Amino acid sequence: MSREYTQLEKNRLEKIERLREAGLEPYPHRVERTHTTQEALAAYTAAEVNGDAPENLKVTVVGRLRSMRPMGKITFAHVEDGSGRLQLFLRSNDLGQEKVDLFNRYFDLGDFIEASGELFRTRSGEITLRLEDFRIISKAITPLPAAKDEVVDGEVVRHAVLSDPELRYRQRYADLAVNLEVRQIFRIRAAILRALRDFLDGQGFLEVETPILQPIYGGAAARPFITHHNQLHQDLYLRISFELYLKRLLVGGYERVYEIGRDFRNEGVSFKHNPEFTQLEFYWAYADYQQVMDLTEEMLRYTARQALGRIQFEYQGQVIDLEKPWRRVQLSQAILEAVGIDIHAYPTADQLRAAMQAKGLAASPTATRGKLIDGMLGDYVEPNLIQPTFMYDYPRDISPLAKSKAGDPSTVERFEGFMGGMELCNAFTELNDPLDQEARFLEMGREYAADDEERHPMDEDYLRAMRYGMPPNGGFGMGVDRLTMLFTDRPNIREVILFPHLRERED
RNA sequence: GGGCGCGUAGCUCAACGGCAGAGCAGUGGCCUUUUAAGCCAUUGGUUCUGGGUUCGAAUCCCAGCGCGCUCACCA
Repeated sequence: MSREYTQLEKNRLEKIERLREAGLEPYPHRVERTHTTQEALAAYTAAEVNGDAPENLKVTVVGRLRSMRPMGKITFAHVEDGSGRLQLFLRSNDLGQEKVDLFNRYFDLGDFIEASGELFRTRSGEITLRLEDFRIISKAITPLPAAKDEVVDGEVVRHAVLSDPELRYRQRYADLAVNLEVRQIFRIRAAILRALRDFLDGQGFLEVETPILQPIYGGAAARPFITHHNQLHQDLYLRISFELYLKRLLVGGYERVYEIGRDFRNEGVSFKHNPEFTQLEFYWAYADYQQVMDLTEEMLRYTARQALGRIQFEYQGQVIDLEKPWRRVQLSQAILEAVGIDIHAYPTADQLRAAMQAKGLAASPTATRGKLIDGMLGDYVEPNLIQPTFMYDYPRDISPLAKSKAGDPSTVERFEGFMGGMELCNAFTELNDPLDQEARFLEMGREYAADDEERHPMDEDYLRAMRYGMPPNGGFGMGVDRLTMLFTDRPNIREVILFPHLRERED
């Protein structure tokens, strides 16, 4: 034990001793359960409706004690399991005063209990289990950080709720144990993942898994985490995207592939960035970015319907509607409207920078033309994109894996999807010309300083794959964490990640 | 990495230069249909850590640690 027990914990350790002295094992191996709490409630209600004698319904439930109200010779309590809550009623007439006292003296909030008896309704109408027997099945030593719950109009209202974000994230188990709505977030997250898989499977996509440990990272402009394989004496990178491996699979003959998994980017954290995050990417042979936009709309409508049961939802006070077709705006048009600069009129970085400075906009002296444009998008356009919007046709120099637009070599067929003021997804008509791709890698190498870790490394094996012939295809990537933020109305990515990264701390 | 804010009992918070407190939880007592049960009594503190100023510091100053917000960064 690295930490002294608190007085509250010492009290409970003492109770463990007393229980054992009384021959009651606080951590038994096996338990009985005939009903979940919700099944018990449903069974009672059904018996009432059928006119059966509901009071003869015997059940055994298990779960965690969430409230206790001892009143002398009787005690009320609530037990909570994965399905919900059920009130327990202990009466000395039924159990003997000794057992009621045992409960009151040696059972605490947070303990797990197995309880058997008959269901009835109290005077106030709550379906309740009148105990005929009960026992401890797991004793909690540390008290849960919640004081009390109150039921107001059927809603559980918590008092002195655990709210310190640091505690909630570091001790997510405690957060989940006391904050019901946090448990709901991760049910929705699971439903989102299931719906995305259902949808893509239904469209004939094959789910695959590609390496997380990679000798060369690529597919995005981000700094990687570096790790090391001892026996091979080889440094390896944690992947920053799946893109280059998934497109190799199109060369191999699969026409539709997707992967859902973890990406790792060694960069700053923010309300929408976590060092590891969950990404969906798919690649679709013989499709272009317009078709990918159509499929994206369909996929998100399906996902919302499956995960939320509806396709309108509220995000930070704004109702977002997935029903209507998404707005589709050319990036150059959006920037023209937002800041009054026609990027087509400024074909070089220096010209564009001068135009931005003339408008009083911040413009990095070292940024490429594409980065300047992307900067204006992020600062002046993105925060206002609340309703689902596709922004399309991006600068070539920030899109080294996307195919150029016919007749416009400075622009590529790329779109990003936005919602709730956040970038949600990114897609393009994929570049499948190996000679053009090689030239792009070389361009990237020139534009970034040699020591810039964002520099795209040359991936010779990827070029070799491409030379065998890659079908024309449309590719797509989406941050699943951000989609979960939107669907659960959470303003911070940490709220939708069970164990978000926090700085290490000694307890 | 920069700026701003926060860190007090298990939880939620007050005290803002002058005796460290409240509610809930805990402990003891009363209470046979309660439900934030109620009533009486009561325990519990390295005020994040380390320095400094002061007769006196939770409070003011400096440094550190952690968290939050924000800026930078993140095609």
